[in-house]
Amino acid sequence: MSESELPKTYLPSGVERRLYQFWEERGFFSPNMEQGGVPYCIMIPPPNVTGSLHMGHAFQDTIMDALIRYHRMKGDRTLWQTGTDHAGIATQMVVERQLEAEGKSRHDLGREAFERRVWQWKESSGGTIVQQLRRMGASCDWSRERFTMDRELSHAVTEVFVRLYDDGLIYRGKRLVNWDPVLRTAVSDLEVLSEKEAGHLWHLRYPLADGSGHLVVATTRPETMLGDTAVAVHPEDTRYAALVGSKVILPLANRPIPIIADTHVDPEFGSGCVKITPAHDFNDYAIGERHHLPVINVLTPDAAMNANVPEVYRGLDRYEARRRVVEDLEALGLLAKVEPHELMVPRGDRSRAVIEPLLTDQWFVKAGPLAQKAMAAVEDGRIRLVPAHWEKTYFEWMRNIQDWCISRQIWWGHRIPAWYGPDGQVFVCNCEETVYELAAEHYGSPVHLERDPDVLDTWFSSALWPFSTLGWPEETPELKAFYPTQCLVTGFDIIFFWVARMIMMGLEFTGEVPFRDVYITGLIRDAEGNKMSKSKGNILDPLDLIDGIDLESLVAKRTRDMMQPHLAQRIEKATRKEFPQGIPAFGADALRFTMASLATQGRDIKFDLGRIEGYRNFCNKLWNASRFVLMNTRDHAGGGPHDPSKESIPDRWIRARLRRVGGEVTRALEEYRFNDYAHHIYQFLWGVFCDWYLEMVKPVLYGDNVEEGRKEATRTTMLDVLEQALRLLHPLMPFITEELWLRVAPRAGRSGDSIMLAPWPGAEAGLDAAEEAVLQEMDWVIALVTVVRTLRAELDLPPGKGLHMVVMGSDQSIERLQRHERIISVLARLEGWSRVGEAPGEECATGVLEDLRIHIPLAGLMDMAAEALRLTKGLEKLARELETVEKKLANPSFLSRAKPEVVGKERAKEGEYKEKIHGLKEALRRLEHMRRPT
RNA sequence: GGGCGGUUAGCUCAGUGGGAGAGCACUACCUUGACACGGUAGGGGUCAGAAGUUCAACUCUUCUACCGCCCA
Repeated sequence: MSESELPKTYLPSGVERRLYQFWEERGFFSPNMEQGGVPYCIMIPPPNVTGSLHMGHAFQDTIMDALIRYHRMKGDRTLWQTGTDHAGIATQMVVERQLEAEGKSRHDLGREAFERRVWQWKESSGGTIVQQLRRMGASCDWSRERFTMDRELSHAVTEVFVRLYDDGLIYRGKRLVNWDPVLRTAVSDLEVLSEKEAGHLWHLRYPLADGSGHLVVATTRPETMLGDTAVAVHPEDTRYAALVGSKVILPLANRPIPIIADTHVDPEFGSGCVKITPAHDFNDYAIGERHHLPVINVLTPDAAMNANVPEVYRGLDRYEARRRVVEDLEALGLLAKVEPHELMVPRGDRSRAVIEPLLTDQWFVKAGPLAQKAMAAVEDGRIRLVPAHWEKTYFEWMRNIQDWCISRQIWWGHRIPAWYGPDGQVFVCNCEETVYELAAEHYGSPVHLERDPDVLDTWFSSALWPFSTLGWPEETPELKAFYPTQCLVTGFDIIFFWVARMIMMGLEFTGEVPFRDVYITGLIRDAEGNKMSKSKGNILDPLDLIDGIDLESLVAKRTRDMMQPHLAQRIEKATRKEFPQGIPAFGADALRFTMASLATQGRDIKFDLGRIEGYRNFCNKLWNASRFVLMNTRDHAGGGPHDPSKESIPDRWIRARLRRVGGEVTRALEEYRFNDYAHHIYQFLWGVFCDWYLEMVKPVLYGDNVEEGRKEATRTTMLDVLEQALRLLHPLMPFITEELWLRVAPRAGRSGDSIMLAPWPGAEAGLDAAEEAVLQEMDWVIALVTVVRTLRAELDLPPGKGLHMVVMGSDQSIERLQRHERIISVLARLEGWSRVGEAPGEECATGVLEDLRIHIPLAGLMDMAAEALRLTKGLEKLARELETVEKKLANPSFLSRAKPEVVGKERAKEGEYKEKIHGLKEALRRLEHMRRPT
């Protein structure tokens, strides 16, 4: 390959798939188990097998891959464990929808056939997200890909269930649980999202049993009154004190129910009387338990009225029943009033159905004892959350943890390993054959057992992911090598769902924490700060950012399959307005770099398209810088003898800057400061390497009377620095760096199949004194060039016109100037320069750099007024700064109490300002002098 | 009601007890032999408000205002 093949513009589409395939085929993603190295392992948060890549994944995957690639280059034995989870409810819904389209239900198929059907679906369509992950450049070890329903992982799930059951940490019981009446399954409290919705507050009259009047109760759910078993008031509420202990007649049901007193009642809310429905409200359930109230369930599993209500209401859906109940109460004169009321409505996070508290038999994990240990692990620092403030959230939740309902009434998932004997006796066992033996032993003869039909919450298996994927309960070499893992990268939204539970399970079953560090990311939002969602139509697909998408396709995509079609029009309009040209292809590297640069400590992230565009431009800049280097090293043998003594100061300078940025970047990565990482390498490549070094190189390479040895040293330096900088950038921009490195590395004398296996060049040690001196020297050169450029620009001098510079200053400064004469002349576009003993009498523009007075004679060219204004403005600013510094130095307590180095710094500043002010004043005086005589 | 976080340039956001930063946007000039997805120079901020600690506060403490998230 030669640089002539490099197009003028970087085109990611021509590079990414090819390189990824190359890496994957060559097996670069797998850890070398033979080789040593410190183990480094990250467990991917297994995405839903039904899912597709969203911005949150793209964000987290970028960070994980950056860490993984960094550690792999560092020589660690690195594993990024990947896979997907079986997403019980979501997957079952997908397949059921397919069946529905065929006019069938899962019950028509039967359980076994349905499960087979799900597996078929998984084989054919379940791979979307893992393919998309590859497009991101994720270097996970696909040869170890796992699925939570795999045989080995299922074995771990059963094993854990049985052990927890044997230890009394899993129990079965009839409890009020969150019930999804559409999916007809229990869900855990985490899977219920309560949102404010507009509703009503109905005030109902309940007649007193003695006929002396009535109580008014306020409710947002009148239909549940049929299951009321008490009316409650606050014990200190004087209005009702006399009535406590007597009864009301529950209307419509015509049952007498007691009036009780409970401190839980808010006397301020409504009338201060509340109806108590223990079977259909979590608070009421608790009150009912305290007062030993009967529990009357009035709902069927699909939220219609059941046989416990008067005949007229039976079979009615809950909302129809609500209408009828209200109507009937009104007819009886028992509806006091109805008012609009905003209430929190609990909805299932999958089905969006309104959740009902429902009394059912379920399996639970006793969370308390597990939580204790899990809290301790964070308290004593065995696990570190980054940013640390999330620890508070973690502790808060752990302290108030509820038992975890793990049984689900669906078919797709890990079947609960429990069997029931003829008398209902439970047998829990990890082996079906053994359980029959156990039962036979228990009953004295073989019996028929009925297996529990329920499956486990998907999060139950996810909680085991860090060790089940490594082969647990077998003591595999992988488990030994990689557990505990080093880092977990995940969003704060699943700290409770997943992180906390992994910690609990990990500690319980391995005795060790599952990971050391947890890097917690914010949530990606759209440019306005809104959550991205299908119904808002503001979703950005990471793949569209990589590949680009035209407007029509984007509109079509965003308005397809709308749950609420009326939103489609608004979405279309907004999309056309925001992306009139569609979205251009930015490439995976630009997307990744954007993600890293947005990865700051904490809170939400607004995704700004301008940002990714800027980093696409950065790719192009890097591409062209590399083209330049390659074009100018065509005949460079590579790896030949390099003579450092021939290196110029700029050569030594750029090497020192490279070493410094290597240290900065390494530190940033070690501290999970990805935005700093991105910023430092960007600044180095663009702001230092391209803007200054490559410009300084030109006079050397193109100069006719430059010794060949010097040219060669510069070429070598250029290649070396670029080659190493590519490596520093590689964890964030794997594709472009590989594409360039494969061309650059051989010329830099570095062999290797891939940049991803090349060593990490992060500096171990700080810079030495010689390097610091070079840095200082070049800072001065850059400052001098900038002074001249500024003069040129501010005085509106033709940019192409070569200038003559007249300087006045110490021998030291003049020597410096001489040393860098060629570079300064080229970069500042000077025709020549001369030293004078005193300020020239002619018209001059003047700048000051330390002791150096820089004059640009401008006979007849200069706008004197403009120059005077420029000088005055500069003076004013300096005077203000000098004033603050002098104030400080005049303060005795500052001198005595501030650290000596701070005082020293202030003194230096004072001198510097004074010098500059002196120079500018002088220039201004001469200018005035010149203007006057004319 | 309880908990957590935020308020810095037009926008999006870094930042630190000691001279206010970046990207984008903006202004002027520039097709200089890597790059117009470019170059050079520049404008722009009482760091939400108040009080306190300190020689020194954008940074630490307290309070206030506004915004957001989680839990009940």
